[in-house]
Amino acid sequence: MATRASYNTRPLRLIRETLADSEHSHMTVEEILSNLKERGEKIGLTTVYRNLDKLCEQGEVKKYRGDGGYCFGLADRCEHHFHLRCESCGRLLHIECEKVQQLSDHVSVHHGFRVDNSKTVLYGTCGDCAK
Amino acid sequence: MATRASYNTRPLRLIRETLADSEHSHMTVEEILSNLKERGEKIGLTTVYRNLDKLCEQGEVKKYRGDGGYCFGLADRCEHHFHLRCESCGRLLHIECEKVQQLSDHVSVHHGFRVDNSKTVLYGTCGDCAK
DNA sequence: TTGCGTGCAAAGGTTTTGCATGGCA
DNA sequence: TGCCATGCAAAACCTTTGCACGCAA
Repeated sequence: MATRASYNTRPLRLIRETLADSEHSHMTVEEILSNLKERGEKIGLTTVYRNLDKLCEQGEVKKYRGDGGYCFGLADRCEHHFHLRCESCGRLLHIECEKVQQLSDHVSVHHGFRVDNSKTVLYGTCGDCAK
Repeated sequence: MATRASYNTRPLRLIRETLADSEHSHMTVEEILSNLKERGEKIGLTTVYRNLDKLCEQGEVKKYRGDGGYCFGLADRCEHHFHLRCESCGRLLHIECEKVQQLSDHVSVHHGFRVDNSKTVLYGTCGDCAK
């Protein structure tokens, strides 16, 4: 099984750049497109999806479920933590905390379920919105 | 702000029954419909969505994100635990464990984020699929 | 030159909306 | 009887697929 050839194209570079530059480190396809548009770059919707798929297969990018769509982010930013999604403001926050890993380990050992930290999202209400 | 009137209709009763009878306690809209069909009952797709929305607003039902769609389940079954979704077989499992509550409490106290246990789903691989 | 990548248009699947009719209280 | 609920059809969304053309190596 030979590795398939792969080209370093303009859209691929732009998508990587956009994800790397993003503040919140997770973006919807729509956000990626409008971000590029602001910079005067234009690429097709289909191309974005296909490049993101490819990056996901390679493990460079992670795909998350959001409300009515997916979010994408660079995988290396999210190896060892969970994400928190605030249901009030919709933001996706990161939490780096050894307790999280402890829970993963516990679930793995005692419940026979291997948790993928980087894909898991805790839902709730963030501090700002709780006020 | 007066409470809006609400009727106890056949579709509403059927949907509640179906969710209450379901083994896995979470169903997609499609599953609800085919389940009813097997019992010889027929209600419209739109009606299912609208009743589920209403039940969610009242807090009687919880809505979960799944791949390419939503799952619904009775809220009172899921007050105090997380869910695990196996990405291999797609099943939604329950986990009742004090460690989970401990993590929620920790995140709430130390990270200022109030976790909604019943809406949160941990992603990973279940024991059966890991073999 | 080769064959992967692109982008448009169209298809697919799920959820929502509009509107006339039906049914609960 | 007065509203709310229903269900069909159509629209709205997000994502995927088909296909001819473009471009990286």
